Amino acid sequence: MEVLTQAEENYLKAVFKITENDDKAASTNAIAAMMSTSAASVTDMLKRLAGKGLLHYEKHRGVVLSERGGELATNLVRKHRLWEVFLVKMLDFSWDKVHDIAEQLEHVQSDELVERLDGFLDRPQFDPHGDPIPDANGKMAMRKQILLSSLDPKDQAVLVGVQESTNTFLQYLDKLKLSLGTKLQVVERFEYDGSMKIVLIGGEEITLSHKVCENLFVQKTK
Amino acid sequence: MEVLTQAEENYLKAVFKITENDDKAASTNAIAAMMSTSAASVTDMLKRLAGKGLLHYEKHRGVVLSERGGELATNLVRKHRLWEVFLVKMLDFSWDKVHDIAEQLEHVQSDELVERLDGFLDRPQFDPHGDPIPDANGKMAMRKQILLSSLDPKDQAVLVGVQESTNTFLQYLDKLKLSLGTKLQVVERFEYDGSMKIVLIGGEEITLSHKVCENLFVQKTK
DNA sequence: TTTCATTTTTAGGCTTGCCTAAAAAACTGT
DNA sequence: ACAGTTTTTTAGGCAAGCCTAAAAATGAAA
Repeated sequence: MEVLTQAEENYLKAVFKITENDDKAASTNAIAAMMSTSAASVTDMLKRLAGKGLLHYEKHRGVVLSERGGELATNLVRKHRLWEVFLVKMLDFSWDKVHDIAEQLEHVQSDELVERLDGFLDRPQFDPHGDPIPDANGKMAMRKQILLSSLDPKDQAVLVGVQESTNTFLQYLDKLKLSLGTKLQVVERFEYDGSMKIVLIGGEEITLSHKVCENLFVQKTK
Repeated sequence: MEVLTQAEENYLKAVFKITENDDKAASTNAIAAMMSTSAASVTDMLKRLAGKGLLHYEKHRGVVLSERGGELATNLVRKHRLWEVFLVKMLDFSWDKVHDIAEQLEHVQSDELVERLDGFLDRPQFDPHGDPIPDANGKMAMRKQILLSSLDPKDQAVLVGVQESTNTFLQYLDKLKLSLGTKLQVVERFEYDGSMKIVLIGGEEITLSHKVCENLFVQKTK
C-alpha cells in the first residue's frame, strides 16, 4: 500500500473530480484553479504522481488517472463522504459545516478505521449532500435523480441531493426548510424566468428561482 | 488561535510528556529519543517553538513549556484521548490498536468537532488505558490509583489504568483476561522476586511478575 | 583542576511543496 | 499559414523539516 502525502492525495482527488463527468483529460489550469495554486506547482506535482504510476501524463496534453490512481481517489471520496455522514448523523453538525472537517479526516490512514466507521454508520449509500458513497470495492449506487427544474406542475418528488454544495446555498436551503428527504409538489412553473412555485408536503408554499431549481436533485414520487 | 504544523504539535506533546512528571526541563536528547529523530533536528524545532512563544529555551539547559504551549499540549492530549475513547467504545477497536489512529486524529483542527465528540461520548473522564482526559479548560480528574505492586494479600481492587501502553503489554493483558474494570484480589506476594499471585473475581488465579505489577494501576475496593 | 565522555549546537545539505518570471508549445481567427 | 493569445513548462528560489558530521559547551572523575 503506497502512502501518499496529503498534498498528493489532494491532487489525486482534484483530477478525479475534474475527469469524472466529462471523460477528457484534466488540464493543468483546471487543476490549478481547483487547488487554488499556480500552474507551475501543478506541473511539478503531476510529474511526481506520474512517476509513482498514479496518473498518465503527457506534456501539454493534461492527465488522466491510472487504474491505481483511480482506486486511491475513489477511496478518498469514500472516506470523505463517510466522515460527512458521521459528522451530520452522529455529531449533529449541519450539512454546510462538515466539508472542511471531512477534508482533514479523509487523510487519516487506516483501512480498519474506514471499515469500522462504515459499519458503525450502517453502510450508508449517500452522504448528507446526496452524493453516493463508494463501497469498499469502489462501486457506488446510482442516484435515479433528476433536476427539480425538469419537473412539471402536479409532479410530486423528494429532495435527494444538491448539485452545488457551497455554504451559502446550503444555508439558503436551510432557511427555506428544504433538506434531503423533504417531499414536495410542483404548483406552477413560470416559463418567463424558469422560477417555480412549489409546496412542501405538510408545509408552506415557496417560490424558487431557476438557479435554485437547477441545483436540486429530486426523485419523482408521482 | 495559532495554527501549528503537525510536526510542531508533536514536539509540544513530547515536551509535555517529558516534563509532566518531574518538573525539570526537557533535554534535547530526551526529546530526540521520544520523537525518534536526531538531536540536531530537535534543536532546530525548539528554536522555532521558542520563537512562537510556546516554550522557554535556553541553550544547553533544555526547555519548559510556556503557559500557551502548555494549553496547546493539553488540548492535544484531550483530543488524543477522546478519539481513543471513540475508537474503543463506538468502533469496537481493542485498546492496543487505537494509539496510532488517535495520533493522526488528534491533529484535525476544529474546536467544534472536539466539543461535539466530547458530548457524543458523554464527556468521559478517562481514556481506554485509564489515563485522565483534560476537560475543555484543561483540568483533569485525579485518579485515586496505586500500583498493583503496592497491594498486600487479601486486598481487593479494580484495574483502572496501565502505566505502560505498548502493544505487547496490552496484548499480554488481554491474554490474561485483564482489562480496565476487572476486579481482583491479591492471594500472595513473593518477596523473593516481587511477583504476585492474584485471583480474578469470578475467574481464575494467575501469577504476575513484578514488572507487570509495576505497570498496573488499581483502586482498592477493600 | 584538568581531562575525557556526553550532550548540545552549528554548519551544510537534502526533499517536498510552494512561489514568480520567463520561455516554449498549443490553440485561434483571419 | 501566421500572428496573437492562452496554456503549459522550465528555471530559479524559498521555507519546513529532516539528515550527518563536526564543533562547542557541559559535567564527572581523577
